[in-house]
Amino acid sequence: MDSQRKKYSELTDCLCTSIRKSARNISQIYNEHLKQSGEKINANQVSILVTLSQIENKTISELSNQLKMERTTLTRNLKILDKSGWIKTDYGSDGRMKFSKLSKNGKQVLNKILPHWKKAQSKTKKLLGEDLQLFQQNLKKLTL
Amino acid sequence: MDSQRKKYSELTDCLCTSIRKSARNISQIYNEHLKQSGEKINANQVSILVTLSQIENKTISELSNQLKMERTTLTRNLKILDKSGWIKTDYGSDGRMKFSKLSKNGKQVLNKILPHWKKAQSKTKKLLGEDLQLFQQNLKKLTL
DNA sequence: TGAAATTATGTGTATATACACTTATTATTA
DNA sequence: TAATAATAAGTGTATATACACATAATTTCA
Repeated sequence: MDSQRKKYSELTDCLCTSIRKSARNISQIYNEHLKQSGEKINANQVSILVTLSQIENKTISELSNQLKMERTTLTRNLKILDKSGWIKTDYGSDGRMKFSKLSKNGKQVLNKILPHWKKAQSKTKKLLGEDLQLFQQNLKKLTL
Repeated sequence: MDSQRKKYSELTDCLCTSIRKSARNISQIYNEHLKQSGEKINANQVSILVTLSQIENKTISELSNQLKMERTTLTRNLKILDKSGWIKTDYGSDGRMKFSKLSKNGKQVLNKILPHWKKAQSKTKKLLGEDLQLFQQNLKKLTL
């Protein structure tokens, strides 16, 4: 039985577990602050809107690559953003493709949540202290 | 319009976005390897089983604190683990409390997935290189 | 040019997540 | 001790996630 416990002890140091745990915790911090804006929006939705604000007219596939989010997950997330009126969809000459972009309301909501996002970001940075830069670099390594 | 873009540029450097992105990506790596075990189990479920293996007879609330997972989320995750036969539930003298622990099948499945988990863990460690230790410490800072 | 391959996206299903609210049990205290 | 507070867990609802499979449009090439 002790050998059993020895085996499991390896599993207790799981990077996936740690990262998921952090993601849950940090998401809650951001969401609490976003709630203060009065807008019914969460951190994940902000991520997608911001990505759309960078380069307009992305296809869903391009967007899903950039966000490292499964395409079909993104499809469903975009549907909710569309329902909220924060994005618009265009169709190009290739009938298979759909292009999403920020709507006027989408831009407005980003402006509105900005100060609350800043507080969450600042709070998170404080947790990391001087290791911030290196931590961000390491996160990037995990999404290649 | 340029001032608009300037505002959004702050949002592009979001820690929450980066962490969630990494969590998605790393989860997929682990899940792909776990799939090779032939067991229908994922990284999140392994996390919970491992946590249960450490200290038996945890209440749901205690477990949810340790995992930084919303209690009601955990309730639903435990239900699935129970359905799969990997955990058992006990009831104490206090009728409000429920205690979960690993079942024999749960221990077996951890043994079975161990080599595949090791491959995923090793692959992830390689991505981080020499920054591994510091990265793990920083993740811990984000779950206090 | 028309069949087959490729590409882009959507749907069915299952699990993960969390907030608001509810239920059930125990503890407190007037 | 009976009313009230506190505690532990569950449910309703909505969003997030991803795999397997399906659909629709375009491209390729025989």
